[in-house]
Amino acid sequence: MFSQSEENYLKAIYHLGNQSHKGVSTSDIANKLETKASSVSDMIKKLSDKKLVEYKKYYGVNLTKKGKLIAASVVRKHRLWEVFLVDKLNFTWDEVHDVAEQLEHIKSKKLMEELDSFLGFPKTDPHGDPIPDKDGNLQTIEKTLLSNLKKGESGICIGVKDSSSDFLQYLDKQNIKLGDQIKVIDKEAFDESTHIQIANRNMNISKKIASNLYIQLP
Amino acid sequence: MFSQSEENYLKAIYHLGNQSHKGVSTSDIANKLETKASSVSDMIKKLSDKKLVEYKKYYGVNLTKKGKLIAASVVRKHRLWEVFLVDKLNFTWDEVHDVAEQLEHIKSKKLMEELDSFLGFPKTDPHGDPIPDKDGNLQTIEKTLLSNLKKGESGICIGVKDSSSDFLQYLDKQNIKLGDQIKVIDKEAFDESTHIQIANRNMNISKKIASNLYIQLP
DNA sequence: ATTAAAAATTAGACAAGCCTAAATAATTAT
DNA sequence: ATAATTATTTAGGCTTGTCTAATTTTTAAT
Repeated sequence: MFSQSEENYLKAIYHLGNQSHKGVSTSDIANKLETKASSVSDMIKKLSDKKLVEYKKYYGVNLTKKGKLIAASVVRKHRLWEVFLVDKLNFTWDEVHDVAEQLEHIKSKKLMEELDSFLGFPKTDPHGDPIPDKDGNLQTIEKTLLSNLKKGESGICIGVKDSSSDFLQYLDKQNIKLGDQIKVIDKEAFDESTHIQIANRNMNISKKIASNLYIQLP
Repeated sequence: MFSQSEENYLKAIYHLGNQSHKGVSTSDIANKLETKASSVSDMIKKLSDKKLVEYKKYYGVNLTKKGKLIAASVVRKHRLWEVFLVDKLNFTWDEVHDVAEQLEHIKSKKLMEELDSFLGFPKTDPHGDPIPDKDGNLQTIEKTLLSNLKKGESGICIGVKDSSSDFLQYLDKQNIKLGDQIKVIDKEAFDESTHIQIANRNMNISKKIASNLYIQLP
């Protein structure tokens, strides 16, 4: 069994590791977990002793197979709980994160199996992020950022990159939802804003917004 | 905010305090939490500093109003989660305890309000124990142990005193359920066993079983 | 009433997880 | 290629929550 702290480190490395293919750096982990580099060094040594990460001093870490499985299981729990909170308990998608951060550490195999079934075996969480299966495998959906679409291209909004409360609340205010059909009408060179048609409405969104919305191409 | 450890101590004192009306002894707490008396002494000092318990050296502890409210809130969470596990996730009543011990420490006001509503505002947990309300008040149901009933008396089985897995599984095997109507047909002086009629079946149960079943008199 | 036994507390130590400050290695700039 | 900067690790310390062993207080027994 692993401590909450160990699980949080594994999860951070898991998330950071998916970006690049090198080892994850101490400072990136420290930054993500809002802790100090020295604490990260300590913990990495511990995880390395437990064969959860491969570690070469000064060269960053990578998860071992075992470490990756544990990390994926924590992510799976996090995302399943998010679905539960939104689908069953009337949470909005900007309210779920902190509670899911706690719930993801609950240890019970049966609990997660039953919850998965109770929720109808969802494949994505409320932000469109995929839910790893029991073996830690992630279904990879082809997607791109809205900011990468060219004039005239269209697709379906399937996820958010940034899931900060502010961004999610902005989307709610603009009534932009996952599943909406989006078409790029025009792109403004001057301020890099984008004119889009979304669910039959027209609107103009900033570069920053477009850089945080994932689109599935047809 | 309080640590899991602090919450566990408060809960233990809460449960033990309901038995007697004196202060709860250090050794009872140590026994309940499977820890050492010295650890209890340490923690009690800490809880006393935080005004969660009243403490006079060598004379045991009592919860303050504030401590009692926190303890009741933990018990409330524990029991609501038990209902969730049984009603929604197909757990049996002997499987819920360990998971609820973890879930009871999740901190989110909204979560518990929504869960309560989702479950239909239950008043008791799967073992028949009352669920404290948000203000920490317990509804007191008049009940007595089956072992206290005299020949000819009857009532409804509404709870268990001991909720160990072994006992609960015994009840399942004998098909004794909460809500069943029970009548004492006869009591055997020799081995203190009891002949009962339960849900129209007749059976003989030992003193030990009768001492762990709560009955609501008509 | 004194003594023996039991219960509670204190003292001191330890592991986990964090921190600051200092030292060392790697990277970047000149 | 060397110096300056940045990143990482190490050293040492702190807090929480635990423990064992020693001491003190209370309770029970004679």
